[in-house]
Amino acid sequence: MALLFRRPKGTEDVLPDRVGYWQFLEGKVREVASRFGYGEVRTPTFEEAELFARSVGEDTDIVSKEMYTFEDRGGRLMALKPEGTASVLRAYLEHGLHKGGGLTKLYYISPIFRYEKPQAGRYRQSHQFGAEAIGSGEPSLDVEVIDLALSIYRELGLSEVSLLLNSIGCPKCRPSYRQELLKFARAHREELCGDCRRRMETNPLRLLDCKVEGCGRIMAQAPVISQYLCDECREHFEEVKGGLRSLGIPYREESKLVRGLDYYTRTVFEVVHGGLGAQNAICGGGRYDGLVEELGGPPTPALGFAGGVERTLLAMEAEGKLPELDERVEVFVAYLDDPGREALPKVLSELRRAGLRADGSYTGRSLKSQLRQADRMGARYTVIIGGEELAKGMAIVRDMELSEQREVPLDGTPKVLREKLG
RNA sequence: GUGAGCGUAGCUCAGUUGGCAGAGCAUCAGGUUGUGGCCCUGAGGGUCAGGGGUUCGAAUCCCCUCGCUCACCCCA
Repeated sequence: MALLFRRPKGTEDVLPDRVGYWQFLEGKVREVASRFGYGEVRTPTFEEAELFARSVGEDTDIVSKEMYTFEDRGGRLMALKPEGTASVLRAYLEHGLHKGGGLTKLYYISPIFRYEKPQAGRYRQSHQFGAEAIGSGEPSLDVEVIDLALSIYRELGLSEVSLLLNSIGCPKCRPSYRQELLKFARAHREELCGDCRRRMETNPLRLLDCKVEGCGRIMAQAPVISQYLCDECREHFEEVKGGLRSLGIPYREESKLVRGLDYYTRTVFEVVHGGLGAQNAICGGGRYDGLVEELGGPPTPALGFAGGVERTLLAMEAEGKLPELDERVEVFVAYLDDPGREALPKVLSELRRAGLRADGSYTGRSLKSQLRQADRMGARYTVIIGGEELAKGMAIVRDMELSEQREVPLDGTPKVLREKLG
């Protein structure tokens, strides 16, 4: 109990009894993303801190107070990546992927780091899977990206998911909405909570999703962004919604949905899950038509999303959709005496070379305890070797389920067991 | 950063008005020659999160620290 070391706050050890759930999820992400034509990218765990300041936004919480930054030995200011998109776009530009013309579709699975106070579904190191589609402003691409995200959840067996959708306009129309919103908020300043008064200065759009009851009541009367979209943004939004409808994807238009990263334009969306507690978003994404240019590339429309691995696993657990994991060994090897003990490594190795999942006793205990161990490991068969049988070139093969056993030529056991296990 | 709840065996948890540190599960060993599960018997395993205080005596009462959990903020 008085441990010398414990894991850093907000991090998790995934032990073998659960790691299969992660592998299952990662496998589904890869399978579905590849079916949609997205290729995997793996970017560094840390980048220049400036990359995130430029993309995510200097004044966002993520950059201003949640980044793990450090100076390397060369005096460069680096940061553990707090989200995935910036790195992907940096790699996209660095390798000239934009020069091929056309659309680039990438996905990733990556750890991310944010200095937060942990709570249910929130960690300091968490993991995200995400996709970015770079190079087209077509509304149909928005639909594809949303379809991809939802397809992953569907393939994981989740059903209690809802898609929230909004458009937050573009640099042309958003400022005028912002003005109207601020005007409204100033008029009700005295009725708003302290956080909201602060938001009026920092990020007025966030006024919309304050959870304080009084604020919610007031902001329900606030101007709605859809009334202020420019013609192009309005048309884009309509086409996205039409595309979703034609795919039979239900969505809830959420005029109060804004997102915490500065780079979003037009379409923003979130996937929420009913079984999660306070942190109920399992996925967030949107269009970021100005970001590639902001990072030094040519003007390039794009969009993407990121889903939380931990939250998705929590959602699967809440719905009872975690897969059954089979970690049982197929064959256990036990020994009776010293000659048996000496022969064990070779017998075990041959079983493994024959492709069987095999394990053996290394503990130097009684046969009884070895069989107990075999039982606990779920072994379907146990090979028992002893001097008497070895002298005849034989081994005992015991069927643990039927409690039956017989002698089999030792060098034929891998073949026999392979056939039995079919 | 703010607030609340909780820290007793590997795990889940009891522990009375302050009076010898407990159970179940798990682990290990036995229950007659070289055979698992069910059952029976036994064993190991504790700085009661850590430190200080009150007291004849503290897991229990008080203070501080640390950790965990949940919520706010924010977000995946």
